[in-house]
Amino acid sequence: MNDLSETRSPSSSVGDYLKAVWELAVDSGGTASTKGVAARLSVSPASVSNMFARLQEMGLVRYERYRGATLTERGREEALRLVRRHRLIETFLLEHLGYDWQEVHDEAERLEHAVSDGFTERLAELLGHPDHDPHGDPIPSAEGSLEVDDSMALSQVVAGRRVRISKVRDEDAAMLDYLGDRNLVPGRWLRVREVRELDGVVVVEDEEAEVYALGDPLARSIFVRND
Amino acid sequence: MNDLSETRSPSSSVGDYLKAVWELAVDSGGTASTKGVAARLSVSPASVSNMFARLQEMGLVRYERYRGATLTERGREEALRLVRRHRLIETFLLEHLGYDWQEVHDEAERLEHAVSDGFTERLAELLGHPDHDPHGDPIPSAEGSLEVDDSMALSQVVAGRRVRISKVRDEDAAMLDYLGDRNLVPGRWLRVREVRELDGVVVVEDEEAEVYALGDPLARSIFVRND
DNA sequence: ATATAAGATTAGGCAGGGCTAAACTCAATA
DNA sequence: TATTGAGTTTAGCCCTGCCTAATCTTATAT
Ligand SMILES: [Mn+2]
Ligand SMILES: [Mn+2]
Ligand SMILES: [Mn+2]
Ligand SMILES: [Mn+2]
Repeated sequence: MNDLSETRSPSSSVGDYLKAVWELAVDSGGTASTKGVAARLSVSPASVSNMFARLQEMGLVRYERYRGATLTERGREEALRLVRRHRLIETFLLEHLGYDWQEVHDEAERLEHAVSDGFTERLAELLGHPDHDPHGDPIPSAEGSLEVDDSMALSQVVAGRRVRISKVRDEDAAMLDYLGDRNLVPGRWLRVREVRELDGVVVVEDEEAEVYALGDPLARSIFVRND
Repeated sequence: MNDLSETRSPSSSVGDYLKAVWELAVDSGGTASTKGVAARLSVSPASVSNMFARLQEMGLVRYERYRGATLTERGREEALRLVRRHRLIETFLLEHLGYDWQEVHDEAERLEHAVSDGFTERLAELLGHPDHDPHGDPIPSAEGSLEVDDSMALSQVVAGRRVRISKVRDEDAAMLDYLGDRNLVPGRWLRVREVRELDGVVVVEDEEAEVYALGDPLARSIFVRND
């Protein structure tokens, strides 16, 4: 298949850098900055400059001094391979091992580098080949394709719409728990009653006619699709 | 040296060295040789000398130049922690992910370093707190105690005895598969018909009166208990 | 008691990944 | 257009782990 699986698999550091570039490049025109990656991985900017050069050397990234790094096709494949593992592992931890949201991410962050392709696919089998993880992030296919994301933040919906929760941000575990407790999870339908410019509060009504006033941070943690 | 090194968990290399010392020290009066560890881990003797010094520095091993290394209490604890993880993971791979013996060990060898204590205990829970892995090796308790092994190789049993298989060596996957196919697995009873000095062949009869003539390598891969 | 070889250690390297401090770029201002 | 500071890179260093070659030690056999 790809050249990486035939050669030696990249270290966990390399993988985490690739994922960071992938995640940051989404909303930055394909390019990730030194500073952004440094912040994301809690390393110094100097370390990132160094790694960018090495990643380019390995053919995983295109890199121009002072201009940031862009994933090559091979780099993207490797990043998505890790994202697939990460999300499948998170699903397993939540559904089979009784983890809660606080704990899931760190564990997956380490395990994603230790499991083999064989493990990953058997795990997918065990889980019934899910295409989304429990909070709604799409799971890349084994072949490396990823669903295009056409959802929008709840804070950007026009009032009156009926929408369906497609995912919730997994960055803040406390918010995840809050939303989980209220069953504001992927798959649920909401009626948007009000989107208040003034303070960013979004008022929604759920399937049981329960009404919630969600502050801006929460409203931006919930992603929905029209229709 | 500082208190941080006390807290930070050992790298996977350190852990594998500790396990190697533990495994080799069993039948060497508590001490593992440079050469033995080097062979076991497929590294050069020079690397082992170097690591022995570092392990002593970390308080995990007692080391005398030219004399080999012995685990300290802390070293033993760490080794057993890894052995526990390793055996629980192997059990999971075999019973829940449909692995066969060929593949199990390598995967566990990597995963044992990536999982947390929390993961390990939840996995134990999922598996029903097994005290032996599928081929009969005892699983150390979470507190670090390990069953004393009073079993003997089938090749050392006196003819006529009725014995019970307690474990099978997991070093050679082909033998494991051979024994598994014939249901010569932990828990089974055998009647020892003959132990032939000449060629080391051991003839046994199983519960279904099936008779097997096992060559020396196989006979030494099967461990049994009297009673 | 001594020679010898197996085993072990030292010496000297190298690559991967980190760090801090100092120097440099470049884009946005004044 | 000149200045300036945020962002980046470079320089120089550190630690982990691994290697080969050269040099011991030690146990054993003479
Ligand atoms: Mn996730
Ligand atoms: Mn990771
Ligand atoms: Mn085992
Ligand atoms: Mn290991």
